[in-house]
Amino acid sequence: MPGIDEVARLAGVSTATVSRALNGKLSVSGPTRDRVLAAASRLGYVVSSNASGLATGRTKNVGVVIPFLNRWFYSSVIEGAESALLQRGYDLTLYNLSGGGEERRSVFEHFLLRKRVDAVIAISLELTPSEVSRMLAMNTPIVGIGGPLPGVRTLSVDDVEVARRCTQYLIDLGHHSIAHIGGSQESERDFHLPTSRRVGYEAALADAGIPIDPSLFEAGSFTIESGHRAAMRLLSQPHRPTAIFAASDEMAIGAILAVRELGLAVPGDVSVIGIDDHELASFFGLTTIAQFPQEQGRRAVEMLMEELHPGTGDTLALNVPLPVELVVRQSTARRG
Amino acid sequence: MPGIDEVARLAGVSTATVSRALNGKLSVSGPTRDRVLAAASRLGYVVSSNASGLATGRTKNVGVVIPFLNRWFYSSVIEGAESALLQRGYDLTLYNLSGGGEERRSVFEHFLLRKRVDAVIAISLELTPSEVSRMLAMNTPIVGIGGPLPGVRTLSVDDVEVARRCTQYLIDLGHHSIAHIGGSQESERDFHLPTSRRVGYEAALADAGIPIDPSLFEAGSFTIESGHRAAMRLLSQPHRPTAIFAASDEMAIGAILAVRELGLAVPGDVSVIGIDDHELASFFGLTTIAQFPQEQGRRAVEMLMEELHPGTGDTLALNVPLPVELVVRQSTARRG
DNA sequence: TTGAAAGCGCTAACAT
DNA sequence: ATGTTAGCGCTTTCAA
Repeated sequence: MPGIDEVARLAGVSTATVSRALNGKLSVSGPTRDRVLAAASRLGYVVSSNASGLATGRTKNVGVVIPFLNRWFYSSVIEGAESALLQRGYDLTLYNLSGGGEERRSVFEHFLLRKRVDAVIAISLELTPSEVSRMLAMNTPIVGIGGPLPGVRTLSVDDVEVARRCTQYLIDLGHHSIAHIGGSQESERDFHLPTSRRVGYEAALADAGIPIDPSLFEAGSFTIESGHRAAMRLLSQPHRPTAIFAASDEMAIGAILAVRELGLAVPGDVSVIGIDDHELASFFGLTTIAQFPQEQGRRAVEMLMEELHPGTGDTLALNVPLPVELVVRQSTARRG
Repeated sequence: MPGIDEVARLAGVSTATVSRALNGKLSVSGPTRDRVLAAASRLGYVVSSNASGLATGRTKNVGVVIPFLNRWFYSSVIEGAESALLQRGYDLTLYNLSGGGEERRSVFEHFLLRKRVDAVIAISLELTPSEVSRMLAMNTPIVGIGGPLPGVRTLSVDDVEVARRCTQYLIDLGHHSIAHIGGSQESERDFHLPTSRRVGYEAALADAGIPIDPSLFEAGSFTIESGHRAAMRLLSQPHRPTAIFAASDEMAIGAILAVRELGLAVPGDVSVIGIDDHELASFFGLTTIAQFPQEQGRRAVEMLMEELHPGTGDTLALNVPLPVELVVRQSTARRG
């Protein structure tokens, strides 16, 4: 592992010039820069991030904090963020909080404070004021996905609106008896997202003058299995609904499987709609509202970069709305 | 952000003593240590990883390199590794190679060389000799999952044996006409794993004196969808197999769905077995051979730690076999 | 057991 | 445009 001084020697310049040339500073003449670059690549020189970080206060590393790793949505966001970061020469350091409270504390009170990261992306995490202020005190920019979060720039879909559109779509197809599979209390840690979706669902019904029937709601935990169980309960009621709106595609897929298992047809007997555009959605012909998680990761990185490398006249938007898109497939149909 | 000197001042000792106390060195008296610890925690002091890393050459950070993120197996391994690392005060920096060749080059020629990581875990990656020697030249220990890899300590299941056991299990149930859904050429990047599994399958058949019928093999790409497609082809042959062995649970689940779609029953008409014990396996009642990916991640971390912090008389095993376990559920039955 | 001081490998003023 | 030099915040000899 050659150091900067070996490069300097080989190129016949000072280490300062090497540093300047390698960091693309302007004040280096063409020929000098070329000699330095050639020397560096000949020696296979790579800057030590510790030394460089210590000198500049910048690590070229971004921390990503997530509540779960093992779910399509989260790993997709990370995938998007990772490739955007790599492209810009940044590393991604992962902090998975699924372990529980103790883990979360140590991440925020130790790991994120040791100056290993220049910035933090927090996904679907309701940061506490103290967590936020700790980061801001260190001058570590944060971007949240799935906000809003007081004092933090966020990127988020309007969950109430998305749920309303799903429900409205079913209403427009002539359905009146529309069930909803939402989240339970404990899944609330993701930003009251289940609640928002339920609110949107109820708002659409209310707007259409359809009474809200509590027996048409079931809680799940955002898995195929829980969606299946919830749908089984909904469909074995005396008056079974003609449509189901699930708060996630995985639950919607569970519902589709339940419908089939009962010898009924989708969408002939029951229409099903979800949210996400999960990788399995097209396989199951699921109508859904897509929310492009990879893109969300990419955009979070862009927001961070604006803040880390201020350009001319960027305005740092505070809470950026995320695009969604209704994807109609074969799981929904006009009420028979 | 207080520095070490503030802690030293508050505790009334030198920075050297603070460093020693905080790093658990023996040569610090009880009372002194207590005063230092108290001062540090009162100030909320956290060591700067850059400064510490520069001084020691150790970063307390491990790089994890994976070919995909968005698959149950990989994110499970990472989850296991992450929590094991966090527990030991290590960060995990993620390098996802799914982007393609260019990305891979930059990871090995730039990112991993800038001394940001103390060690590397490579998952299902056939490292080239040059990639390996680069790491070893920097004195960066590597552990591979899914080996063997020349010159690298690895952790791996015996894929041939696993496939043989799956097939044998079906044979023991009286099946003769056993189809196999394996991998295609391009999925070969994961260590010829598809090939190994096919070899095990054929070996079991040969041992039982069952002729190998090429029309009973179909290639998939380790997704539910591809398993479904492959099974559809297998089951629409004039002589349909009575059992299917899929090289992954996701493909096995696709197969189960295909069987049902054709109006047949699992396991009544067709038995299905997979490999993995995917989170959906129990929901689909899938018989499978479990391979505990989280555990694999945890053990890779343990191997690295042995190497990073050599204890007394550890012998560093070179290629460690990984345990697997047959999990019998409802997708397999004696031939009717 | 503790302190003083010399680095670790870079970058950024400040000179020239 | 380039070189000199003083840190960045720790750890670790070496001395006491």
